[in-house]
Amino acid sequence: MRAGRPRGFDEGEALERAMQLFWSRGYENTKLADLLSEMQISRQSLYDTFGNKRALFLRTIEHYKGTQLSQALALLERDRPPLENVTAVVHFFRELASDDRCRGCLVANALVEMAPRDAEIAAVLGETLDLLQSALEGALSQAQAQGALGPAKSPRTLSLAITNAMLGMAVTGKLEGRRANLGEIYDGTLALLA
Amino acid sequence: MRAGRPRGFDEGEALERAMQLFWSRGYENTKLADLLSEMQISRQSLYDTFGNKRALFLRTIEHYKGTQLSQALALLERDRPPLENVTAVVHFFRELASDDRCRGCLVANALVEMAPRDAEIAAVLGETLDLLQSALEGALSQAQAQGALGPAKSPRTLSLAITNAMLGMAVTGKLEGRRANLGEIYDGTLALLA
DNA sequence: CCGGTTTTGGATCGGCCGGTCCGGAATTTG
DNA sequence: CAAATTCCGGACCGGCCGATCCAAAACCGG
Repeated sequence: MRAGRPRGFDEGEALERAMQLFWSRGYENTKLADLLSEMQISRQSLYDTFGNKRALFLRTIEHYKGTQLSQALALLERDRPPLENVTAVVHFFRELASDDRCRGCLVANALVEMAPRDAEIAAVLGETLDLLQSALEGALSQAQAQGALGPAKSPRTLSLAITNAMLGMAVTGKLEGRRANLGEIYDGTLALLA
Repeated sequence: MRAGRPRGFDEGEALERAMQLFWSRGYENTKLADLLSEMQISRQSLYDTFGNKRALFLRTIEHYKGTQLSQALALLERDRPPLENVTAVVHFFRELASDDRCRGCLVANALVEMAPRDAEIAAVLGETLDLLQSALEGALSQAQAQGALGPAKSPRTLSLAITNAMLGMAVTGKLEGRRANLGEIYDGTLALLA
């Protein structure tokens, strides 16, 4: 027998709003009261639906993978020269890092804040990063097979260096004053592909 | 008339201990009680000597500049080929990022945690980063003048990309599993100088 | 040895935060 | 309409945290 008042909010939308908040303020600095007002749900609903703050954050990371990361990976699937797709991904993260609100990248933020003291979250973040890096590596291998990338280059090493640089951009973008340099950093990093 | 009981601790040593703690745990996650037991001073002494937690953290950043950053800058002053000195700096930060305790780089950590919501600290961190980057740029210009760096390269762009990559390494090192890749990331990034 | 000064450790405070509990309102099913 | 189920808002709690206050001990200069 199913009954009861139906949910007054959309779970996905609430998650999206939670993500925006965690993304711009970090985990500890996002208070429960902030979440409630931003998600526009009651305290009880939050606990009923998501468990607790940490569990909500884990869901948030998954949501981030399903939105932001998916967008990046989709760029690699386009029917274009693979090298062009790779630069598009780097460009995508450069745009994230250029955000006026200094949000950077949720994964990078969480890595710094939580990885050293929360093994489970660290593992999830690691998987997320692996997804991105191995996708890049695949595209680079493809480029090499097509002759667009020098045979002496290592797709794996390159993908690692580029992923690393994207994390760096997320940090660099935290500084208002340095954000203007992201264009040069972007160019400088992509010189690796030449 | 000077009088009074002399200080029972060394200020510099206390700062060093505070730095180690902030470095490995971040700002918010380092509780006052932790600081007191690690610094081995009384609560009152801390407030008398440093003002408050935030002021202590600012002093900690200065201490970091005076120790870690100084070490890095000293590498650039050695009487060796400038390009070799640059790689030594990158190697230095690679070692920091390889730390088992996931400490990474204090500046990178603080940038992520505090820059978006503390303009003063952000400014100090920005200056610190500028110091490093401009020193690298100087060494690269020198290398170029000596013909060790291709004339088509831009020392400024390169120094920005390398500084960015070093911040990235500090983040990458947060993941136990990815730390093993730091060697490849190191090689991959230095390929920019070839 | 003594007056003045500083350090020290403990007690305490006000505030905030994550999480729980409860009673009433809303809505579906039968 | 009645029963069952779920949602909602608010009150509340235990715990922690940064900061302040206070009295007693330690120390220096004269």
